[in-house]
Amino acid sequence: MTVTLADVAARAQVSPATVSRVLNGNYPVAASTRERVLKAVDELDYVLNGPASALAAATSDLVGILVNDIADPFFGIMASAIQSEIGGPGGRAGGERLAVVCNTGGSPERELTYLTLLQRQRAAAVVLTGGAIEDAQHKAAMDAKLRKLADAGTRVVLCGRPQAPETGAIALTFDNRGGGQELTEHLIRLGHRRLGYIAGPEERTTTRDRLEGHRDALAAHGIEEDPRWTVHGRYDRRSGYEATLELLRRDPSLTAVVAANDSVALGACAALRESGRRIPDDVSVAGFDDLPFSIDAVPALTTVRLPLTEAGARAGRIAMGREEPPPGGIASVRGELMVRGSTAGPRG
Amino acid sequence: MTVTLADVAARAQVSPATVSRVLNGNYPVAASTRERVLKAVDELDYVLNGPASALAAATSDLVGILVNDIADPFFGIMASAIQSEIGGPGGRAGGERLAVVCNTGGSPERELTYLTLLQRQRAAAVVLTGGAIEDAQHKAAMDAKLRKLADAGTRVVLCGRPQAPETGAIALTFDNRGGGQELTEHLIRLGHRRLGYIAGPEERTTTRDRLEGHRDALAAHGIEEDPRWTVHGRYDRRSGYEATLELLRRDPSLTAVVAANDSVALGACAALRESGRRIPDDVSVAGFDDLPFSIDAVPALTTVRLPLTEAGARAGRIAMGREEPPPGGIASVRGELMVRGSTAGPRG
DNA sequence: GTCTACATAGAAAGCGCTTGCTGTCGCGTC
DNA sequence: GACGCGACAGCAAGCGCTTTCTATGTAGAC
Repeated sequence: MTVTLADVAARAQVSPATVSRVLNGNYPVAASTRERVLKAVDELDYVLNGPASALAAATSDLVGILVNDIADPFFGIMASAIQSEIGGPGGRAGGERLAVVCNTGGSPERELTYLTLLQRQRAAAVVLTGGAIEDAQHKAAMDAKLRKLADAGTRVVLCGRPQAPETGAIALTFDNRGGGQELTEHLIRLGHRRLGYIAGPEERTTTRDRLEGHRDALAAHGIEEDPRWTVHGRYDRRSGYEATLELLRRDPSLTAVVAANDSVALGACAALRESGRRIPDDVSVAGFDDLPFSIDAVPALTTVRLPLTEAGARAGRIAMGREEPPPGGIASVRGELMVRGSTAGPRG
Repeated sequence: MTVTLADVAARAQVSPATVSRVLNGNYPVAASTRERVLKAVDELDYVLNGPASALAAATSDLVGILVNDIADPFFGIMASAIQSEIGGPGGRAGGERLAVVCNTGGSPERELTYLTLLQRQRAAAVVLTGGAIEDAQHKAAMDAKLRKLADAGTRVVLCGRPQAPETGAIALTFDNRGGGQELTEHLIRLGHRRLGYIAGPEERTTTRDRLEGHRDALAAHGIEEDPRWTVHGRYDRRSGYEATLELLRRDPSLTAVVAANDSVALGACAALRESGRRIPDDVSVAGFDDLPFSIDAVPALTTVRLPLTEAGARAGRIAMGREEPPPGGIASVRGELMVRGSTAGPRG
């Protein structure tokens, strides 16, 4: 029914071993033989059996990419960059590797389960993107899993996630704290003193780091923070919209709203506009990430640009062993403040 | 070194066969035995060898999802919906399947290569999203490949792609033509007579269908189309920006611009604003897809809403055999016109 | 008390491929 | 002219699992 290596061998009048060698190209095979084999492969329309070959060779060409939400361009952009480097068809690298993009939805259990699934497939490498969950128990479980993967020969790279020491993973972390600080600093310098902050979900490193950066800036300028000025939500537009209404209810005199990311900022803009406030005349708004749509907001969003494509590409190369890991196994990637139209001095 | 089934069997004092049966749960095993095995699995921290199991069982739990551009939410949303239904961890379906998201970048070769890779992995199912390339030769190659996949037992589902008869694939197509017509119809009814159209890349079914819908509407209203009014570009913001400048150069008197999709429309808005035109007072703008950010454009974008999540979910279920395929193996999914602030009658 | 039937466990034969080792040539070397 | 060696090709032993078929024990059935 399905054609196997042996069929090809028979047709080409060689042994299966030879066919395998031709296909893998890591053993001297006479040109004439090779051609005969290739011809047979073509005629029979032979397709290698991946599982069988993975079993025999004890290696696989699957690479796992874990993302929180594939529908979010933040992750989509990174996934795309990673994939372009791991050597799938058309990728820069040779070989033909399959990227397995796993959508965890931010759920700890799924994260773990996907890792097990990848371990089961004997993945060649795994790249984990985005912030981590801060629950101690989950973190321990994750670290143990990562350690095991690394021990089994799977290269593990973290992209935009804090280092997990002792796990053997390489980490490319984003300087969320520094970026957050710079952003709020910018607002303070413009003259803002009452700043609302829409944070992401609690218990996530990204959320905490950005929030801490924000508070660093406030503290550095001797601004005492009102607890009412911080609201937690999800990393999406809807959440930004609702959180802003809440913020406005709590303190209608806010002159600036800093959002956990650009999507949240967009929601904030919508809420502010609906409440009759002009941006940035009445209230300034700032985002984070600088996703492609941010520049199209009206006014264009002031935000912190994270080099997602570059970081993803680098993570991909490291995962493939095509780039030296950073010294100490960790590198911090900085963001860049992009000042645009959505921020201005208060009472314009 | 690595723990195998046999190790678990030895530890649990049973045969490998029994361990396998416990793990697969499709054969009667006494409760006490099962527990003993499970305990051994746990103690040894055993992880099944995916390739070995796929080889022996001649099945795999991989599901391929082909997308043009994973960084584009259009595809991200569909991929996410598909994945939530194919039964990965946390998905609605049982079992633990791994979704392999393949980024073709719109390249015919990559599309084909990925399909081969998936075939090699003996994927359980494959879902192809987005429009197809219209090149006859490529289409023939694709159809042959799909046919082969289907014959090998891989379920093939097309989501947002025209049917490929004779390939055994189930198709959920978007009614791009109808949506395009409705959209332009709306503009015409508002009084527009000089409409620019920014089409997607040529040779793609999505591009052609939407454009044809546009022309259907023009024809239905006896509006003769000026060839200068159509520009082709990519499906991204940048392209929309440039195409709009070109359109304006060709005919500064246009009163409406219809874009191939929302991203393109956003670029168009930016270009129009920069040229000093107000939206919709001077020029109306319309998009397609209704991606999440469209409602946040200022003014909010008039567009055609495509039920990406619903369609993706349905495609996922069909791919998993959990939903009856539509009669004839094909169903057309309609879009819904969303009239918002970016369109109004010409000359305010 | 023997017989049939069912529930459960094991033996063993692969699944299709890779690869270490073992030939077998043909040619250059002394 | 015998020998050594390099270049190829083949043999065969797995890789770790699934599954058919068979064996065993036990419980009803008569």
